Amino acid sequence: MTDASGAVTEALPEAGSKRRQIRPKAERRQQLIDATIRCIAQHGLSAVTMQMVTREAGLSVGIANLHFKSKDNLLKETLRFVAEEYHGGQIEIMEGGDILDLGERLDALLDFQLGRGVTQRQKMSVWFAYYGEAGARPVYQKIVSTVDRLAAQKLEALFIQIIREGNYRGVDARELATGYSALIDGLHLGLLV
Amino acid sequence: MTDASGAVTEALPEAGSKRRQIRPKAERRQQLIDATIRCIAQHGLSAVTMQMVTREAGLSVGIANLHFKSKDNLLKETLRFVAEEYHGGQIEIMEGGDILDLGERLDALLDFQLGRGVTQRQKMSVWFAYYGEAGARPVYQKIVSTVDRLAAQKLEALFIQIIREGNYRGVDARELATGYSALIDGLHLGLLV
DNA sequence: ACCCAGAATGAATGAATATTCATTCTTGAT
DNA sequence: ATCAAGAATGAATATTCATTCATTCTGGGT
Repeated sequence: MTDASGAVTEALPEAGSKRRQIRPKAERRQQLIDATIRCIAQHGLSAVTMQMVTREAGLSVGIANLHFKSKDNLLKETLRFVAEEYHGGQIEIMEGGDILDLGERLDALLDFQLGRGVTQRQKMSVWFAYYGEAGARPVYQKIVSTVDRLAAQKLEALFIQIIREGNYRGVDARELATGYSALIDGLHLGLLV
Repeated sequence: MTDASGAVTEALPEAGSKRRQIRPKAERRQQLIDATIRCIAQHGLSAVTMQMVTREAGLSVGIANLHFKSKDNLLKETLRFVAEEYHGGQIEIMEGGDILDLGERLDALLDFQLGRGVTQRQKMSVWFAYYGEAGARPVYQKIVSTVDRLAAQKLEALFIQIIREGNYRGVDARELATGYSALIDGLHLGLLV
């Protein structure tokens, strides 16, 4: 997560500014990833072109191949970014020491997963665009499932704690975690239509 | 729903058969839609080409533009087919008179939504591939949401019946339907990864 | 046996697009 | 001031792909 705010903004070519700017590699990479996210959300994964992305980023066409070696790679890195940001955020809430009350922690998780504005929506578009391709691209599956599995474990751990603390009976933490995740995913899907 | 079995098979070029076959328009259309479903599931929506689809169908390149006027149209019709088949199946179960017991009806619904094999999986791929593009393509949104809304209404009606029959208190049928749908969608998503 | 409407074909076309790379520009070091 | 390293540019290239259409073929009607 390079951008502390996590916001997807940028792409304001500043009217008259034609002066070539030289910036560190990491910054340009992030700039391009952000532009890619916006493009996917707006035009759909299959309509995204290099021209579109670089234009959205306010840069020249060649630059994407300079920093990412190919379009495929740019898309892959974009997915990785979104996946890590989303799941990273969840994991932080679940294992962060700053919230000790379990109920509050669950609230914070829900808030993170369902709250926030346009930015979140854009990222959800990206998320599902990749899901649509996942069946065909093992690389995508790997990125998503790796990060997914970890989050699922943390979630299960949280439910185990909750079950223990509340002394609930006959509840399987793993099933609960699976169901909870599915419900959240389904709600996200609903938000897109 | 043209194909009674709902199966997505075909595409066996029959080794030596080079003889040109003339078939009615409707049959060819279905043949191409089925091939499109398989291609999307296998290669992802963004990688699907006309060559790929017609080859999968065992036909020549020109034929897709003969029966559907464009690639866009073929994809649109494919989505329409999958959407109508899926939701049509649900609606049939929910309002069909052949099952009178409400519990059984709910079981049948679950079975329809989660059961079945590869075919179902292929169609789910298609389903989510389009979801990924829906944000950018109003046409897709319209197809999906039209058919979705109807199914949601029927589902709500089913829950209303169940709530009344069981005399359950403090349960809102609409919320229940929304949650149920989201859960099913989320589980489907999980099956893809 | 013959015909022909229209179904099917696939080579050819042209538009779109990823990628390359020779060149230009910027910045920080000397 | 000058320079070198390397960041950035965008015209040119090569490829891929949707779409067209002149031609071929099929099968039912006569």
